[in-house]
Amino acid sequence: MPSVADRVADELRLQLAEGILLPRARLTESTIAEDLGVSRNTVREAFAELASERLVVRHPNRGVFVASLEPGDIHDVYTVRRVIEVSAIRGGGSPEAVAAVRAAVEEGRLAAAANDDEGLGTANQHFHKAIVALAGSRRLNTIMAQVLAEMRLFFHKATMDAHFYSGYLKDNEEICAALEAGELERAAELLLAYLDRSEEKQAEVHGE
Amino acid sequence: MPSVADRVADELRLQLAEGILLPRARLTESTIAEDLGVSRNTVREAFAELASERLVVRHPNRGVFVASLEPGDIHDVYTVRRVIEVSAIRGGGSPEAVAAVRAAVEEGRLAAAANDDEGLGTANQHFHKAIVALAGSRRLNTIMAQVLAEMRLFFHKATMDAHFYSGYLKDNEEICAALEAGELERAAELLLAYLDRSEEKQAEVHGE
DNA sequence: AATCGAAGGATTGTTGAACAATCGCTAAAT
DNA sequence: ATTTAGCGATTGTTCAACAATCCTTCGATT
Repeated sequence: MPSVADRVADELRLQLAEGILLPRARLTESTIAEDLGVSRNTVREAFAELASERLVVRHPNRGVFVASLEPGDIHDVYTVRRVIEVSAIRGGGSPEAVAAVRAAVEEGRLAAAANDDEGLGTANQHFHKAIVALAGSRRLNTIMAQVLAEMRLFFHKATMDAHFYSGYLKDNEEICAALEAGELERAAELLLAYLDRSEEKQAEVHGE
Repeated sequence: MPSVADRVADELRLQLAEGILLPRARLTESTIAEDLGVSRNTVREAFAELASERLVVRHPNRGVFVASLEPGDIHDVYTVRRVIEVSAIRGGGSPEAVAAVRAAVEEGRLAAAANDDEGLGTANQHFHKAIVALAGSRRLNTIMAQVLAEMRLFFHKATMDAHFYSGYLKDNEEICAALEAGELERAAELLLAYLDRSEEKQAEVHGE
């Protein structure tokens, strides 16, 4: 049912998330068209989709490249996250939405017990996705989804360090507890502190 | 220097903003290609661009239509605005950014003096764009730009009523003054109240 | 008469090939 | 060593064709 262009975009998104395609890598239309057995024109449409999600950058007449976040971009991304996530948590949200946050915390706990670093990362993303979902806005959800997708792009370096996520589980648990207890202001403060620390870590890893 | 697809997208964006293309109108690839003297394929790429901005909706195998906001969308858009604008103003911002807000207020005052309803509307958009710019985030700016573009789509109905904007000038002036005085919390409250009232008005106009 | 279903027409989705425009690189010339 | 000229590869765009899908109309059935 999904169009071919969509499936091509999905495949590329997957390869981006898996780290098969690394930042700054060049994507040549003809080779991808051949590899996936589709027309060059279709690849083009897929590129347009990915470009609109900032996963890929178009350099006119030069080609498209896997996006790479520079120091300024890291701060920018975290600014967006602070604005959206903190506002969302301040709003409280429906019981089901809060339950989704709790579920993400549990998912993380399970992944940690299984020593599944990969799962730990996605659980964390689910957690922050659930935080934004508190606001109950379709548009905010898609914005957040895009930001998270953008972040996955340069998380691979960081993921190498298994200790990168160390401690964030406790943070999430604490934030979730405050949220459930209705201590929204406290939850917001904790979340903000977490984001600041996370940005700092990212800046270190990507620092030069 | 801009690509043909970009120029087609620009032209369509213009026609959307001008109200030449009304919500729910159908955009047929072949006619647009003919009208603008470009290939159908190029029109397709332009469509992809507009669809990513939510100005246009793709119904698979049925065509693309000018987006039309439904009651739920109106609330959703204002939720995004509340989250982003209020957060931005709470952050304060650089003196130049504050000056830009003031400039937008003046722009509105001039338009009002000239009885220029059209100008009044764009001045208001500049005002809110400047508010978001306080946060100094490229991503937040583009998000806000898209939201405003989305709103222009269904503002045409409202613009008929010249009194629709009545009073908002004073609001902006007051918000700006509070911002300049460093009374950020008060500015945020005023802005929030304005957005709530604005949403209510929109819901009335589009209500059924 | 109302409902259902089968052509028919129109539009989108996708392909393939072609060509111009543009860029990066290499090699020649000063 | 610097500049220039040209070459090769890739993108940007067009065109033409065909398959897939949808909407409508028309007719058949009950």
